[in-house]
Amino acid sequence: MGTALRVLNDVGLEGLTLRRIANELGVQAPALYWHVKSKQDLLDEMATELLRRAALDFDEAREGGGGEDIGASGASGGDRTGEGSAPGWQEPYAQAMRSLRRVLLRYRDGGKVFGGTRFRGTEYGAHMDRQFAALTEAGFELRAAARAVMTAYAYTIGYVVEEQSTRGDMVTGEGGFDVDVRAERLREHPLAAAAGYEMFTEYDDGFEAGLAAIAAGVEATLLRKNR
Amino acid sequence: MGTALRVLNDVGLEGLTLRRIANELGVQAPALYWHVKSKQDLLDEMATELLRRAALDFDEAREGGGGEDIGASGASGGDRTGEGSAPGWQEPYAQAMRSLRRVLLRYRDGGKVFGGTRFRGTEYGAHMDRQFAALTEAGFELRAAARAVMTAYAYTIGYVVEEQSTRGDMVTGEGGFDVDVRAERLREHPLAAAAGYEMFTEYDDGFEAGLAAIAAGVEATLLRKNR
DNA sequence: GTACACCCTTAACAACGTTAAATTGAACGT
DNA sequence: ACGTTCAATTTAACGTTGTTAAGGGTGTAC
Repeated sequence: MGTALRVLNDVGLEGLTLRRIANELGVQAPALYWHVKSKQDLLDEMATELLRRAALDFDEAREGGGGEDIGASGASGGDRTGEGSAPGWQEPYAQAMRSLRRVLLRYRDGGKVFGGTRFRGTEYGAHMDRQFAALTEAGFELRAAARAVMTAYAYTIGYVVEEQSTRGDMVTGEGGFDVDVRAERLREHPLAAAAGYEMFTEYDDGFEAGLAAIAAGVEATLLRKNR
Repeated sequence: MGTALRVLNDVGLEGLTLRRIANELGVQAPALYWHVKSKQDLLDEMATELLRRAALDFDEAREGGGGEDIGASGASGGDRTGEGSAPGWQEPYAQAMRSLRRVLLRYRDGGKVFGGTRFRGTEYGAHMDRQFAALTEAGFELRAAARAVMTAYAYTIGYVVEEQSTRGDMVTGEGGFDVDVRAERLREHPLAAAAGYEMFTEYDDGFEAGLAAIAAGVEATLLRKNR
């Protein structure tokens, strides 16, 4: 399974073939069918593995203390606590999404592989349970908590898919997107052209800005509503 | 191009083959290569067409007056204007995302086809320009407007991808997802199991809830910040 | 009437996911 | 030492896919 993810990073989703994975394992292609029911099954398993690693990354980030965030992501986006201190649920809520994005960015087409794939097993339920527990303890009704998670989750997946498609995949740096030629092409639509520079650069800051907006909006519309 | 979308609805993304499209057009497969550079090119063109239709849907929804929203989406989620009236930018902002989702849901795997695909031509720039103009006139800095759009856009795409994967595609109703068996499988994680009923039913309301949260959060963190 | 752009055909290729059947290799009881 | 059983893999093959190469018609322009 780790091998499949390694191959994904080598050749991308387009080039992810059973024969290549088998080759990497020193084995013939049909041998994979003993371990896996089909290629879709393999992809589901890979997505599950990505979720597992995201949960792991989350746990590490949490226990590692708040300050020393000099790792891969690094963005952090500055402290956005305007007045008073942000409610305690927001930090783990946002951190879970950061972990998910960070892990997905580690793999070529990670967003596409992960998005819309169904998970295998039940292991991931424990991680979800902890997340919902934190939210309900903070005052969310279960329905509101579910929608809060779903919203940030959909945002994160959509953002990474878009990011990997326009930025080119980080691991190889190829497939990139020249924001200047885009601006030139859209010369007749100046706002759209100029906005490209805000959307297709500084992806870390962009992600943090959206995440902060969602956390604030969830607080206002989903949490406060039921008080 | 419309033919390709028709075929997509017939057989889904998995079954979308050049030979099938050619067949539908009464033509041999290699003939398509006169009109299109590759299959990826075809997919880009399809995504562009979807965006065009979303812009069209948006224009129709806007000029059609506010009240008579008894169409496909219908949800509307109730009036969420807590105190005073919601700022004028929010309605078109949210409506654009509703239009996008509505169009994507009309096609099997519409979310996957659309997500992470690069658009052809420059026509879509006009629609984007109008959107950014509305936001900057409402007081957004361009950077804030770009991030506001990107956030809702990523959310919408991610939501539809997830929705079509769990709900099964609306056009055929197949490929569905039994939320009861999911709950049974996750018996040991009761919150995660129960949350499934909130996340994997009433997709329209769920989408509206997330959208409302994002609009409120954008107002609070991206608009108000720069005043 | 010949040149040229346009649109399509037939033939073929390597590569893909997948299936069926035969084969290896270790573990185990007798 | 032998036969059985089971897990894991091999070889061979099938149908289908995206794509390329080469060429055949049909129209309009000079």
